[in-house]
Amino acid sequence: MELFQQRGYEHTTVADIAAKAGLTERTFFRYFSDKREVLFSGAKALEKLIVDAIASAPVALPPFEVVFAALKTTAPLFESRRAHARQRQALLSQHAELRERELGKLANIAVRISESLQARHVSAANATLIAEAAVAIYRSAFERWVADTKHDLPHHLQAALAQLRKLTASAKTATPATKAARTRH
Amino acid sequence: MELFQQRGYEHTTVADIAAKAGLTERTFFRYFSDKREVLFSGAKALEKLIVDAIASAPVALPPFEVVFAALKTTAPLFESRRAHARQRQALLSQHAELRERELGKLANIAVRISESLQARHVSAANATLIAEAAVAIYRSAFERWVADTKHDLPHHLQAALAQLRKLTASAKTATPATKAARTRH
DNA sequence: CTCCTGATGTCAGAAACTGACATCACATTA
DNA sequence: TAATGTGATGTCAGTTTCTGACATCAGGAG
Repeated sequence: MELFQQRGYEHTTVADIAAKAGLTERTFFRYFSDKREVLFSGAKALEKLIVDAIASAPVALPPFEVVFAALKTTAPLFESRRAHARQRQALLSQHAELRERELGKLANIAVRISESLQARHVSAANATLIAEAAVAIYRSAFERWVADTKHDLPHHLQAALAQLRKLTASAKTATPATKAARTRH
Repeated sequence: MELFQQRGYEHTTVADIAAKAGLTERTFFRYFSDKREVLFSGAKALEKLIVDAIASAPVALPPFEVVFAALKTTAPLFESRRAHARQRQALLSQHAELRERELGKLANIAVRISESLQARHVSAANATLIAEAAVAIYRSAFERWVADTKHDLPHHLQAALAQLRKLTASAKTATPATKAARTRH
């Protein structure tokens, strides 16, 4: 991250990173399949946290609540690392290849969530939909958390969920393609 | 696509593609910024179709309806190319780097949709949420369309929308974290 | 006919990545 | 203790992607 800050992502070569870490380029590629991967080492842990939380949730809880609660358990992962998260987000915003990788990781988490729900006897169709909605909420909340020092991640998760509920509720009323713009402004 | 079918994506070098097209590798990179991009030449047209459809929709129509109608206008783009679409999907499913690029393109379309909605005086928060939901629907519908020869793309779009409505409707009832699993199975 | 422009080719080179093999530290076990 | 095996790292050569600089060439405008 230091190197990326100094020289920018693309002007930092893998050889540079390896040298700074006291290693060889070859060794770098044994730890990270990609140059990009060096910025996604936490993805595995995040995924595990969520999947485990879903697996150990009470069976009676509705699926959406289960997933949402699982998202909240990830807060400690970032709690003390908001500065780092902000730097990372800045990098992502500047480099399409990093954004693509991020999308890939999130998509992967979505399928894991979906699988976990199906293990709880949620239908495949509902599971993927819930999983995708959950990831959308998480993305939105995380983005706002990075920028807003006043509230914590769970707060923003709650807010994003409320927003989604409001939108989907009004989408329901718009069913027969009439009834002018209630979702406006 | 021929080359990819024969040798596989990764064993097809850009030099191969260029040679087959009667060009130089250098020229290839003047048309496509990436090796990956050769499989995404249609993204620009798809985006334009959707954005234009949104821009020219009646002002009275609710935003979600506008976007959904815009998605339907893209059907002719693929109408006669289901075989090609299937081959492409197979490639995507086998190569993470291609899937990532696809996610990037779709995310980009989502922000374009959101911008188009905001130009129609939809709030930023609602616009991004609607855009993301729309892309989710599109992805799901497209996937099923590729596999199911019996129905056309608009049919699958309609089905995906119905499914989302059903899910969000029941999500609404689950607000106070009680009321056992109604969304199950 | 000349000049301009846009598309293409040629070339050299940086950087990302991979496979094969060597080496070294360390632990197990005879 | 010495032999042996294992896992991590280094070394090296090579392929592929991608870029910048410059040359060439064809066709249109004047």
